[in-house]
Amino acid sequence: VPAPSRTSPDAVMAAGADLLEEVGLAGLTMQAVAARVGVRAPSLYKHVPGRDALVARIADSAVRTLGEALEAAAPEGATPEEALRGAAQALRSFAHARPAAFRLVFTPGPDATRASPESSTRAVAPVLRATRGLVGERQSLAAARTFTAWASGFLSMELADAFRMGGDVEEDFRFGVEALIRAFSHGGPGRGGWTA
Amino acid sequence: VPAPSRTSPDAVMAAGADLLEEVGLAGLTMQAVAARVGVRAPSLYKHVPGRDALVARIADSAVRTLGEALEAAAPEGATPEEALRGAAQALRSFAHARPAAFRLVFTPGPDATRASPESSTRAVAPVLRATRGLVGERQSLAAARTFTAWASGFLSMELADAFRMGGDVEEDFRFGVEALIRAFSHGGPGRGGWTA
DNA sequence: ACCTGAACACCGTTCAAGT
DNA sequence: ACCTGAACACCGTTCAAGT
Repeated sequence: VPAPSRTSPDAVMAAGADLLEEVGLAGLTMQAVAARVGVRAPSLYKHVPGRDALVARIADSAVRTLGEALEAAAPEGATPEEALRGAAQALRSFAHARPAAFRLVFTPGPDATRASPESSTRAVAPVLRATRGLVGERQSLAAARTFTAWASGFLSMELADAFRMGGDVEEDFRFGVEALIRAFSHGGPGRGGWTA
Repeated sequence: VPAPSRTSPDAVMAAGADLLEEVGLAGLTMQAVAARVGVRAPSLYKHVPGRDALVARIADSAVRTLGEALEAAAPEGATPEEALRGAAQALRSFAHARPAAFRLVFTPGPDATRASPESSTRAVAPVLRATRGLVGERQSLAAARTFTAWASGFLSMELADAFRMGGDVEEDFRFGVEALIRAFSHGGPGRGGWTA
């Protein structure tokens, strides 16, 4: 006599994503997820391979959502400067809206809990397009890495409440974007910035 | 009949710091630390308040060590440009030498496991001094945050093996330092860069 | 004064037994 | 075909009992 499913892989993932923000990664236990979808912990293994895989799926879904936000905020038609400002703002909005998911994406744990490289690569495409417009093909990857590193570092520190010396954090974030745009626009000759 | 100590708070911390690099934060269990210092786990509580406090002490010690390295690499007498290059290199060396400690410092977990704000503030003083020399007092904090965010983001990503699109990671790190130095030197008028 | 085994409240995961 | 309780191997932490 087959027993009908009382839940599903998608419902388990959705419950996990909600719990992640509500109680943090450490509180995302199989028992808590199970309680939320209305079964006992062992039943989850019929829908998901295990906790690490569940975390990885949540991370992957978050990266894809973030990628869509970046694409919308830094669209093909925008100037490179506007694209970088938009991308920075989209990253900050995501970090504030879903801080735990942001941490999962940008300060990942063990490999088994990470978003897929494909999803991650795809998500940063709009940034790469913008830096290509500013510094040229040859330096576009280096510039994209500089931008992504700055944004992820800044927002990780902001979420961790690591800015404890006063000042205006939002203004300092904008200072950072403008500094990078300036640097990419004034790329030194000899490095290929103007002449490549 | 008093029993003589078979270990000490310092020995416990040293064993914990070694274990952290060898087996990672998740492997840093009270039982593993106890085995290394030659007692059973419950005895550790005579020397350390608990696991979180032990992790916090390791993090604090790492921040202080890093602060000394920054002071040596970006000394008072150096030009701001050389100080920022030196600070960046010191951060990268530390990240490579003690990756787990670096992660502990720059992507901390719960508050109870963190380095003290005093130690953290003190560690970044050389960076603040360098940015002050480049952008002036008023923007020195914003510039220091931009630099620190970039470095911590870049190195966290490098340690997490998040740069999977090829390219030369070391060269891209140097690209980042030079870009920031350029941006800080060419601060736009009206923002106080040249005229403040 | 420190060390110990036993115990408690948790984890993730496996598995035989139910329906 | 899915759900369940029981069990296993782990955690951190507490505590009475040893020396």
